[in-house]
Amino acid sequence: MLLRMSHLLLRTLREDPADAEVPSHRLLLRAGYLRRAAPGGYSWLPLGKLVLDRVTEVVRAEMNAIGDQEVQFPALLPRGPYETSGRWTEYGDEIFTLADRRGAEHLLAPTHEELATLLVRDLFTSYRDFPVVLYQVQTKFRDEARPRAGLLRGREFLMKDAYSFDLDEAGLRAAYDRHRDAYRRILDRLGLDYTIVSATSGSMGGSASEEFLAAAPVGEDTYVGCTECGYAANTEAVTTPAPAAGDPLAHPPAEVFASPGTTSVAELVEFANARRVGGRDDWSASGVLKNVVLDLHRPGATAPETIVIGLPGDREVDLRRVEAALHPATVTVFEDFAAHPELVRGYIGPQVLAKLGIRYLVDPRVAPGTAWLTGANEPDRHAVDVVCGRDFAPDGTIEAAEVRAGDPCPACPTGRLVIRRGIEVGHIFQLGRRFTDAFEVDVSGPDGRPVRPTMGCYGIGVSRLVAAIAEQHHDDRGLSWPAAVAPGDVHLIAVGRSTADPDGRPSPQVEAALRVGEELAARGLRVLVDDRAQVSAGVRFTDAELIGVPRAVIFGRRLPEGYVELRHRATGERSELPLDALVERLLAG
RNA sequence: CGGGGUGUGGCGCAGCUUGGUAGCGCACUCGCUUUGGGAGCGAGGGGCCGUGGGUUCAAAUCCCGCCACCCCGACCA
Repeated sequence: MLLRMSHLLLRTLREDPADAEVPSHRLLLRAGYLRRAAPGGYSWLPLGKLVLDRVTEVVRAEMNAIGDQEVQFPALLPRGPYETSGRWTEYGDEIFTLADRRGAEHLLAPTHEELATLLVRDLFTSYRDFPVVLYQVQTKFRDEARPRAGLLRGREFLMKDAYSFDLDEAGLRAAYDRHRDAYRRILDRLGLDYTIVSATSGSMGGSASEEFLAAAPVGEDTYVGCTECGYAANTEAVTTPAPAAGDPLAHPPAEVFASPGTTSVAELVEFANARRVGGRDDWSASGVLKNVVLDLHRPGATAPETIVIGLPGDREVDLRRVEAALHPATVTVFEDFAAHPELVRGYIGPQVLAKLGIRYLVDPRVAPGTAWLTGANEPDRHAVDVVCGRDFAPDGTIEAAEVRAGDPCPACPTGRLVIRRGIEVGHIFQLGRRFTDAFEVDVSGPDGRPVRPTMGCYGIGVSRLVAAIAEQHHDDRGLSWPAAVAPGDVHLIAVGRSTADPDGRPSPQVEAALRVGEELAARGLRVLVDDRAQVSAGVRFTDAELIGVPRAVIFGRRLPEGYVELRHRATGERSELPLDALVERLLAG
């Protein structure tokens, strides 16, 4: 392949586009890989299309290597299957929906579990047909509330999605592990620094789920890692090591005291220390049991359920973690204290919740036998030595508290957690039978009885991968692609008198670059040649660095003596070599 | 959805306060010079100023509505 910049659909930008903030977005626009065409939608220019296709090919090769079969579903689908699976309403506003000329409702598919399930149901009827895995690479549509950062979150994006069908749990686990390994090979080949984290399965349902996060400061996913062991998890999925249960009777009886004007944890702590509550002056927020009232909204329920979450006073409630724990219900902060005089704002304690019939969930740190400073459920009164398991009995534990850097690792005895950010480039799920149940997929088992297959699904954001690679492979001069995905293997730059002379003949530099380029292309390399006329050397160099092909060759002032210069984009390394050794050197890699 | 900001040739911006025939840099075209780190001089082409309405003799500029984009938050396989 030989691309001549004199004719390439490309215009590099000298200045940053005003609406591009993150490095990948900015550089992909400036270097002429992308052009914004619609809200959350981008046109791929020739250089960008080459990179996208190379990434796609890496993904495809690894999927084929584990025996997955490539198919292609329509993107425009009728409402029916999504109604059957319940996702027409569950996806809600995020689905693009439209009506045809008869008024029949359709959607632009956000993902294709329904279609994969139906296809397998239609064609496979015997246990002998299984296991099977289907995949496709296709444009997906989601009506994102806020598209942002170019390719990182669009309303239309390219995704590889795979669906496995097995007859038993062991088969599902094997398929899951196979895809997990394939994903690791893909991301390794693409040169990405990434972490696999445990995730919650969200609206996909099912059990095990892991996300592949490419490390990047601009990533939207916050996750934690351990300083000591290999533990990594999405913030929603972090578990808190519970302290050992103590003896609830080992504490003095609870005692109510007057605490006027102490509706915040900080005020309460200050008050308790000043008055030596419980004979102590070393109270801190972590000794206070804070009780947060939330409204729990279950899908389909008419009224919310009011619940209370108890956690140490030095922690905030993280609503994302609460919702992950209580999925599919959603929560909002309870506001209506006026209608519930039994809930005394600022002075709520768990002692009365059971009597009120309000469900009480606690952070794991609120273990049986722990004693707390907490509200007494009367204005201006708190209580000390309120003991879990004696003075109140939680209805369960919940991971509701914010996760902080320095928290103990749940997976090893000494490690501490650090907070990181990443781009979600892949997500794998053990789905189970949600969809095969919905579509009543049964196949004949060995004994002639029906067997219901169990599913896994495995997604990779292909267009998002391009952005993630760009995030990790650039510097202040521009992009610097890994060889596996670069739009070219080598960038040939003719400088010097490169314009056509009065007779219309190209300069010796252009002539030599084109001749070498054709030979390299014939031998299988992707070649980009800067044969533009009337462009200064400086522009050629800066454009080459912006575009980011791994190697560049300068056909310049020493060409008459038979020498060219070879440059490596990533390292900045430069060397001179004889022109007649160039082709072999480049082919050697 | 909440808060903040911005819409003026392909890109980056000025002009708006105080209404009067739309400007700068880059890019593009032509000519001459230049030619290994974003060249110089000269001459050009390209914009219903996001959009709809209003005020006015006159609107990029003032008023109202809408739309789009960016940032923060909420939401999100």
